[in-house]
Amino acid sequence: MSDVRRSRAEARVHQIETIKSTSRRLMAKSGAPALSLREVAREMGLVSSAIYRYFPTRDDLLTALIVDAYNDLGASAERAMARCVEGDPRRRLHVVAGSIRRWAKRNPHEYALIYGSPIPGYDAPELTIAAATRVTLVLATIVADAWRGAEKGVRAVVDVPIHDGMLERRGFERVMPGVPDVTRARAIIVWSQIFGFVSFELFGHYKGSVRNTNRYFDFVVDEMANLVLPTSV
Amino acid sequence: MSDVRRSRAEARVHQIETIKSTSRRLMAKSGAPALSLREVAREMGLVSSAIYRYFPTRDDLLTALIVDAYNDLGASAERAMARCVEGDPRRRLHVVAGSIRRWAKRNPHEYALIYGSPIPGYDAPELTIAAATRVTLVLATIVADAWRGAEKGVRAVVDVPIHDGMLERRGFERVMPGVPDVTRARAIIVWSQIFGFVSFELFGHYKGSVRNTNRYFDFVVDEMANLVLPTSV
DNA sequence: TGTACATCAGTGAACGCGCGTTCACTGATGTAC
DNA sequence: TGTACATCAGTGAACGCGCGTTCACTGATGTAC
Repeated sequence: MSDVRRSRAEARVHQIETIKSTSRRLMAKSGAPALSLREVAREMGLVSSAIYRYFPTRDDLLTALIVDAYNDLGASAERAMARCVEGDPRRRLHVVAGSIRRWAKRNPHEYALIYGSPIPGYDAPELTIAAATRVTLVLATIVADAWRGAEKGVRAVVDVPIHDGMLERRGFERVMPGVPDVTRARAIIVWSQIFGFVSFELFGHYKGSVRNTNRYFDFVVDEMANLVLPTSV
Repeated sequence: MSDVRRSRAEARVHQIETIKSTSRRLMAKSGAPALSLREVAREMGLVSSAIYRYFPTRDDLLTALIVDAYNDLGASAERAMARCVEGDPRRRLHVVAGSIRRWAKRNPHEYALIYGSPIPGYDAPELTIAAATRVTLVLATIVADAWRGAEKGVRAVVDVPIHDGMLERRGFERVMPGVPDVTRARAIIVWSQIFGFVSFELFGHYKGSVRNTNRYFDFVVDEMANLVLPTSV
């Protein structure tokens, strides 16, 4: 692999990939805030200044890692979604939520990078937003599809009036058309709950109250399904 | 204040307080991972090694800050709870949840210290657990009181069987006696949801979907109340 | 197909900085008799 | 109440380390004619 003849452009892409994967490996040891360009270079057998041929600054490397993490998580949710049919929205929610949780447990430091405390002194640029949206879009699609597939006249279990200015209307009209306002608002609860659960589990806050986290996660997802899926009655 | 004559013991307590409050101030600038003993000493007009008279190591200072943060948050939830009567559990939940959220917005870096990503290379010792439990105890008490106050025969809105080994029974029997299993499990959802909300709000994940976070928070707490409070019918 | 020049990856030395922790010390405060 | 000794807060110098970033350089790869 490593002594293959490559064009300059190919070699460049390859080095960028190596820098990022080395960074990911180092992050797994001591976390994102401690990630150091010099250590990455050392690991790769390069002199520290060589990294600057590829990333003009440490923040740019972090940004690339963040975008990659969002995309990786998003892609894994999309794949999970693709593996199950539209007809059973409850199962879909379980499968997708499970894939999010599994990704987080497989990549705890990348999860912390995007859903943990912001790194001091670092501002995420706008371009991370598109990548961040992918996973939420998958969740929204499950709800939207479920309501599209439901019979006319079906209503949310408990309806309550939703104030006009509470949510950003624009996005919701596009992503969840025809879904009642209250269910849109509850979809955000579901989203927060999934990531709240994963954070609590990963960061150790369930110690002492939840014993079987797998079973408990199933329970939580079921409750969340009850909150946003149309009842068949 | 500062040139008052003090006994050695008083002076010691005072210096420890000053070190911690200086650390909190510095954390607010650049976050916990970047907190440095030398900078704390510099801010206090001391030589860096002087700090070691009070904290044998940087980790011990961090531990003290973590314990303080948990206690401060716990105390503020307890005070909020004390300000409202037992008769109206929904209002109680709103008041306490609001106090948690307000504390987090007032002390974002201390919040990140205890509910954000764990600090790499630092293990929280056992003694943080008792302090961490205070705020959750307040939430549990609201639910327990509501069920004790409810008429006999009231059931959770939607009952589902709960597997025996899912939760750690011991704590729940003591803290929420007489509350149905399914409601105990849902109480953990409520707890996760409140902190999930606060984390998402603080770390910027609601940008683009929630416009009025105050109103949305009220909505979320109402939904959570529906989940765990006995219905009066 | 061959040559001349431009591009670019990687080097090595340096700048200026900050960190946690140790240690022998001085001098003030507290304690036992 | 006074003295002798122990305790302890704070000093200042040092150890050994790591960091991000810049810059002039060498030598290999690519491109235009």
